[in-house]
Amino acid sequence: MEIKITFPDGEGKTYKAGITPREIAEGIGPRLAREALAAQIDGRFIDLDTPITEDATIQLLTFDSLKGRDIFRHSSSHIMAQAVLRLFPGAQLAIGPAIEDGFYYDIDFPKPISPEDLPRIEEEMEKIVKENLNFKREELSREEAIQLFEKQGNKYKVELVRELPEGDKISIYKQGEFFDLCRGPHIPSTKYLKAFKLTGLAGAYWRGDERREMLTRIYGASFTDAKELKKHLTLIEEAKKRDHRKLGKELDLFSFHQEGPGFPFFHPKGTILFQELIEFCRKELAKRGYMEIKTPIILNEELWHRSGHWDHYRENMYFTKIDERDYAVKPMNCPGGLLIYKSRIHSYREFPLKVAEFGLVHRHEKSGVLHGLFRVRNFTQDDAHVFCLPEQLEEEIQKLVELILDFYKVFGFEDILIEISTRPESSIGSDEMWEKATSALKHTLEKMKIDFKLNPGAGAFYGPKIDFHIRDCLKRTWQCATIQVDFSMPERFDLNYIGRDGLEHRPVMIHRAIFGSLERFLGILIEHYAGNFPLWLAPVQAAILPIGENHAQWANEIKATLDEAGLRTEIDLAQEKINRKIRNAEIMKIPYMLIIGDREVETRTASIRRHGSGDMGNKSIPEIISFMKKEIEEKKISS
RNA sequence: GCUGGUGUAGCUCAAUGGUAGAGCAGCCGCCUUGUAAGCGGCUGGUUAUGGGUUCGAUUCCCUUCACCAGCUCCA
Repeated sequence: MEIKITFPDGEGKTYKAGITPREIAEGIGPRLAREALAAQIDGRFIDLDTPITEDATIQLLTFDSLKGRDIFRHSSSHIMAQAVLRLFPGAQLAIGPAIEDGFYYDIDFPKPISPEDLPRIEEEMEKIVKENLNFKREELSREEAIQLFEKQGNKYKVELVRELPEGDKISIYKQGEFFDLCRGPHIPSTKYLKAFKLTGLAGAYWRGDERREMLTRIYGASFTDAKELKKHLTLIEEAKKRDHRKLGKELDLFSFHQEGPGFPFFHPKGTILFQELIEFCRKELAKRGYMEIKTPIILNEELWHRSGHWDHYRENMYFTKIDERDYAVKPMNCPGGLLIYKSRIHSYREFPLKVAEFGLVHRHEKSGVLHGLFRVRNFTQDDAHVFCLPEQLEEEIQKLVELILDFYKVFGFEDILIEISTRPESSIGSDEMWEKATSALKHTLEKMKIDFKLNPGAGAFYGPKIDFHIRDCLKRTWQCATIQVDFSMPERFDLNYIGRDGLEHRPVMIHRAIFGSLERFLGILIEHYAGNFPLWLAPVQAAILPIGENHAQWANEIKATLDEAGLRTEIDLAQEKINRKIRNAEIMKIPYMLIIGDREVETRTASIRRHGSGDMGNKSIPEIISFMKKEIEEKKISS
């Protein structure tokens, strides 16, 4: 019998039924035959040696495709698991998926292993690769599978099999003496694994549940080509150099101390960055009709009962006593802002009423989650609350989305992940309110043709939200901006406005932050720019470097003039060679260096050097001020 | 919070069951300097913390704290 196989380009060809993807690849060319890892048949993924029995469209998957990589890395994790079982016979395998750039396997070891064991596992993997073992698929019934894994003494696999749908065929993959529960497909043989490295060891809960067993997770990276692996590892090394915790120390921006874990200390230079961000934000908000308020950090506990925080957020709050009464340190700014709203009567004519606050909030985070400026216990939100009429809601959401994207463009962020988070278990308000709020968010993004991911159950306790996530240097993503629609707080606080009809009505409230947390955003910026801040943000914008003592006077004059012009400068009067001074300024990533020697004193100029690019020749002081100011004005992003 | 790891001078890192050393930084001198490290000297540490083992602990063991990786949780 013959079957028709259609290729991705639309071309078709007839083959004998039972032909395998491998044979098809061989027919096309030696290179494809060599590189093909698995195949996609009518949307289903199969092994290279699975016979095809009916008409189908085929796509041969190589490492160049996303799915091909996934399969390759998933197979890598099987090979690692095999190595682990050879070396640690009592180990129980849990799950081992592919991830970006690599794979991991969660394993329950009889005795804990240490990073020193990784090279041994790698060696064993090398052996398995050399053994050139074929991945073989076998199908069995649920009962057989359960028996098999019970016999092996693997409670995790037994649990997984039990949860697979009744009646489904269960597949396992074997290579050599090793077998594992797996949907597949896999690469044909272990020899395909040309380049890999085990990159890390960490704990991970079984099924991601902190109440369950803690397993050992081994991370690895794998590629078809040693050069690619090397490139990947180098990239990670490079990325680590821009870690904001490292740069924060090197550039003298901020520090952390045992005396206050998770509470950042901003040094003078870090404070400049912080203030510049606020300044930028204030100017932009002023253009858009925002007002700014300031509310207290500590407020009576009763307020937090009223807001719902006591019931839904207490775990994250700090409490204190004043004059025998109970108070709480604010974890959010909204309740305080609502007291201001309620301090007078409001008219619909004021709407949308936009009230911003750079509010310092404190949240009790579990000790293990603290992470530089990305995850702290006190941070400053660029918060705002927009009070509006229900019919204004979507328009206001849209304006906020635009505002956020505009802001991010200024900093050069392109790769932003957007999520909508829906009602969590612990929450307040009626289903109807949640439904209305969530659909307003969804509808707005859809209208704007913005892609988003759904994150069910991850909303704030008072309302659903759109979150904007930005990646750090190691590709971990961090939530920054947020837009949250809230029908509940206005009700709880009995907020009113007088409508056109002269009667009291309930406003809708949007909570939003653009940076999210100034601390986190600053951390992201440090990594994004690798410490080479655009001129407008740079803590020191120009270093003035006199060559010798004779040049100090002109250098000081220049400094005074630049300072007067509002530029941030430093002067290096040390008894040092000019090369040393330049090196120091380069290391501190100061955008401009003004070198002052005999020539400059004589011509009343400075020799300009741009950080990272070099000598720009001589310029007069007014010229320097004017081009620097222009660069600041434009918020130019340094290349 | 959990699992594992780490903690030595301001920073980066050595060393040892017999009470610690380098480079950089800092300070003091010399050099008088032209686009990424001039030279010499000096200072600096109850080896995170508390306890235990030992004749002796910075080293071995335990506690606490902090940090790192990941998990869980979240801006």
